Amino acid sequence: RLVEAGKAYRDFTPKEQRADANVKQDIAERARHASNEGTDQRSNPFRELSLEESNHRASDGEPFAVRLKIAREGRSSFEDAVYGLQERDYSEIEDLVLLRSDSHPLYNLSVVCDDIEMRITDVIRGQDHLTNTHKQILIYEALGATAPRFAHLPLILAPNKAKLSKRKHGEVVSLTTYRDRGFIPAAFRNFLALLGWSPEAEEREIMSLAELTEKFTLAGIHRSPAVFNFSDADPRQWTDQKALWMNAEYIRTLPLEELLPMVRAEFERAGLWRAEYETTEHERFSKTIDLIRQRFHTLKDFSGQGRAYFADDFEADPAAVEKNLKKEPRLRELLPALAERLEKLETFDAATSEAALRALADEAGVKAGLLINASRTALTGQAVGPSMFEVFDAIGQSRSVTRLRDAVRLI
RNA sequence: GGCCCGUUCGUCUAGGGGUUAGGACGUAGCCCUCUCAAGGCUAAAACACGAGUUCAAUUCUCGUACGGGCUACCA
Repeated sequence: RLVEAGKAYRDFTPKEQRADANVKQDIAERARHASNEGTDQRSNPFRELSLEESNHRASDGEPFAVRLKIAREGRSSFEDAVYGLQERDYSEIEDLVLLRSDSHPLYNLSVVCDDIEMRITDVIRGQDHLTNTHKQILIYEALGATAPRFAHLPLILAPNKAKLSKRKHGEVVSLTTYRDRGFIPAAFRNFLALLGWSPEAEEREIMSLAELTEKFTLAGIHRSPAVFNFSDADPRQWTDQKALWMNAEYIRTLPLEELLPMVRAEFERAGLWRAEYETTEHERFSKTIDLIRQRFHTLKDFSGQGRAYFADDFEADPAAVEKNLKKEPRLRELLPALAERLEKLETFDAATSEAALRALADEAGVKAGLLINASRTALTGQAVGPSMFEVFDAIGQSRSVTRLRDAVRLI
């Protein structure tokens, strides 16, 4: 239709082979040549070929690409909702190819046709399309269609300021990485929303989808790109630290009933899930999750660091054993003694276990901290964790007693 | 090469002719404390540079530098 209307023309120039690897370099060189030779964007010899001859050569089977015929004089302009008025002289725009010589359409033609067909009113996309928008608008015009409103968003850059890409930066840019490493969707979404956009008159950074949606305005979008800060060298900074922080924030503050299904999914993956956690043991399960989530950073931590709260086969951290068990030989007697006292308790909870432990410490003339820290390592294999008396309560009487006795082997 | 876009603490950002340039993450210190977190308090940390306009520029204008994007019979 465009060829018939004289808005596009067939280009019978043989197709140039271009190596993908150095296109950018090719382009620069070709541009330098063109300016030296004094050739402009309208110098294609087939641009003015008569329709008759064009039709004739085409029906003879000669291969051709179809190019849009851009006017020699004038300029293209549009109002971008983020970047403002954009103008570009026609002389800067080449007669872009619409259809390849194998008759397949190119991206620019395809998006425009799709968007017309789908009656798209607003196009919001990356800034890498900003300059090309002029070309697309020219296609809309040639087709007699109204162009949608455009809004371009700043790109996200790698720490070296290059455009962040899957090709170059690998898994750190893949959404599935975040899912697989225990991110909560809402947390990552929240983090991403604040990269390149900021809400008006709002100091809080933790925002739900509903709040984000409600506060969103195109005017709040920045024009400068944001750096996604991570380090290949440091595993603790495998992704942006603020994203990591935000995920931890979500893990400890999300309503428990929203967190539980995510923990369940993680437990199922790790082989730790038991049906009772939703029936007879539900209360204990959710109480324990609520206890341990306070210092976790990802969903993975529930099956990792949290394993000892739900399974008997957990590994003891050698550094913790060294620090809390091996340093004091008297623990060889004290731990079994504590086990015995805990075993005798009729009601076993944080308060009664605390009383029993402190009484033993007093009688033995040792600091309560000694027994507390030793118990932590005996019961969880770790040097860190929640308040010890809550841990006794969470792990339960019989398991606590057994683990205290077993820990003597480690001393 | 040409065209377009950008530049406030290390990073994400607020602000916008007169401010002690605010917050968050991270970092450091203190408090709390049975450990580690969390929390509270405190600290170090920024307006790329040069001209111009102005009584006054980080803020406005112009240049420079630097960064990014586009410029394909890629998407």
